[in-house]
Amino acid sequence: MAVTIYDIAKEAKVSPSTVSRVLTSNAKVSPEKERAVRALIEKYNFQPNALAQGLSETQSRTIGLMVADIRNPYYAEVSVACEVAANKRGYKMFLSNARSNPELEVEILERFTSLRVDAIIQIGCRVDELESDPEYVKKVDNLSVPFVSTGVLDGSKRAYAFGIDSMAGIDLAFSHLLELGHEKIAFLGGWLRVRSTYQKWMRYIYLLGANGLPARTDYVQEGGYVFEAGVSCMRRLLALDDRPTAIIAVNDISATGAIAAIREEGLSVPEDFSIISHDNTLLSSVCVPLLTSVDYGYEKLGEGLVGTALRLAKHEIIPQETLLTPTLSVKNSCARPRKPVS
Amino acid sequence: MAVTIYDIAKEAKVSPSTVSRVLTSNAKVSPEKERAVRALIEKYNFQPNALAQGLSETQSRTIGLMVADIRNPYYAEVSVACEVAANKRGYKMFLSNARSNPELEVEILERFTSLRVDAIIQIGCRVDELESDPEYVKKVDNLSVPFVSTGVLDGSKRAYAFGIDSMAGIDLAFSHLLELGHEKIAFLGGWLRVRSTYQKWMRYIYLLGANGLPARTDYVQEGGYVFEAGVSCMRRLLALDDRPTAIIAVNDISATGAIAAIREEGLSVPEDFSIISHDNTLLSSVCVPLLTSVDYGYEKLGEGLVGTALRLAKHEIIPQETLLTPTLSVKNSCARPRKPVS
DNA sequence: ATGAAAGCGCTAACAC
DNA sequence: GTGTTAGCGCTTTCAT
Repeated sequence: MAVTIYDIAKEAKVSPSTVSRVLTSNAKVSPEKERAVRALIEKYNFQPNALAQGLSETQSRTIGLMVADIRNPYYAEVSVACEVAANKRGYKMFLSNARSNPELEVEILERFTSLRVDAIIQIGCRVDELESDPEYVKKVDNLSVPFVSTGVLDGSKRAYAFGIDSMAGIDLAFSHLLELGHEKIAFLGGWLRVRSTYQKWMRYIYLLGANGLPARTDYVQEGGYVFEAGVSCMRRLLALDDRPTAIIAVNDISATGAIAAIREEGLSVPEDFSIISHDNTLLSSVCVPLLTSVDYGYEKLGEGLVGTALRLAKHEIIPQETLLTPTLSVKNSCARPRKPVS
Repeated sequence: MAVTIYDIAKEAKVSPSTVSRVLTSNAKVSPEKERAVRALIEKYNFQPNALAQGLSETQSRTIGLMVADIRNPYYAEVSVACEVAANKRGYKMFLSNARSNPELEVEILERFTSLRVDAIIQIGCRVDELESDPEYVKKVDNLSVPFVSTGVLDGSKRAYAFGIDSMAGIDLAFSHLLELGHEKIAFLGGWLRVRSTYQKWMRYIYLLGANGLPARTDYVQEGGYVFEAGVSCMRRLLALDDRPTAIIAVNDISATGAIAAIREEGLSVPEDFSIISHDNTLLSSVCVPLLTSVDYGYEKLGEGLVGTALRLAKHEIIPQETLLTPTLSVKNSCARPRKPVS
């Protein structure tokens, strides 16, 4: 069917090993033979069978990347950052979408294993949960290749984390709002069973106390990460007698939902409410107003995830958890609170 | 290193073939042996080496999917739809991102070839161009596996297209605007060198004539598919003495840019301008106002692309081009034009 | 520098 | 039913 090194070898009147040598450049080949072989490779547009290569080589120079849902711009950004980082180091990437389906998640892990990838990176899904699923931890610990994720897998000895310092992000958001003069700050969206959200929320509660502000339970509105979550959480905040003047949203999508709910009421951002979101994806630059958002530095995140994975593949000894400090991308969704009309 | 069927066979006191048989269930195996083998597979969490499987089998039950840029929600939607369609048929997907880089595009084609995928699907990049790159057509025609894309590759005998009827989308948008009473309709964003955009534009020009409306060159503003393109195209329309009252945007992203530009002027959508976009992605449901957008039916598109690819892989004879008719997702970005103040 | 040969892990004829 | 054997296409000793 397809052309093989044997076909090339026969036509070039050399041995298959010689063809293999020019392919891998692992050994010297005389210039004239090399030229002959290269000419035929060109002529037939020959592509060595990656399966056969992978079968005989010890490493595949391949990384498996699993994300929760590529349709979420956050995951799309991270995957591209990882792919760029991997390619830069001569590695290829297998990208898979768990579509937020726990069964698929396990299947993908198995598929990566059977593809003999050199490392696995997972972003989202079960690695994000506050309480790690012991079943999943066992699966991960049974892996024979390095495993890196943005979240910590509790109780795992084999999983490494390279993630974002969620608390530092809240620090940035909170002090930005304080500087503008806000004192009634709400926390919107997400689920507390997600570790990064839980950490954001804890830090938010802590900062309220540290700044002498009351911690009001009705200023914390859980509800998820989608647009509708933002809408309904915001509606609940709008229904309060004593409304907040500023909102920290768990991500860009829920923030856009919050803005929509605010507009429904005939109110506006940032005049009536200041909003800071997290992720700083496409959405935050496409929204009206442009969203002030906590930025993770996707390039660094990709570099870190891939770097960690490959260092592990080389059996280097590295810390089991590393955190990146986010920055604040200030845009147009925050302002000083309105003076109370007296 | 890793467990193989030989290890399993030895421990189960059967031959490797028997293990292979329970793996593939291609032949009968006695119940007790099967049980023994399955127990060991379980015990060692054995994953057959996909590389070795692919090497000895004739087909890999694998499809290579290349998209221009997964960060664009349109491509994200299409890839997920394709992945779902492929999985449903028992196929796995390799997803690759060309990152709008022509060199990468060729590399990905080669990589898919060397992974011995059963078919290749490409969405975006060079398959979208109005004038197909002959170099690329040659590459595609040299492929030994079926090739399907959303766009037509001119002069190719091996490339199949399963796409969207761009003209029908314009028909929907145009008549919706006409019914609302608009007569000054502009066309915003994109590049005419992209086939689908060119077709939209042609149809737009045709419909103007067919409805007795003048074709004004300053009502057509090319500029690309990103947010900034929408902003600058819209600014140019706003600078006209005789402004349009409705805008057909080439995609959701440029439409959000247009809205931002309109807001800059203190004007609003849909009160001052009606906007219809294309793609009906996440953005159109996250925007204020919600965007009326031409919807492609991503599920059907994915089914069609994958179905075409697999039918070709089975050497079925099918039409070289198939078009899907889009629908209009009516939301809140269109209204009747303001009565001219007399 | 180059060829012969073994082996990577699996599947599929082929015997029995 | 089950084992034996021959590939699948490549890399890599090991000779020469």
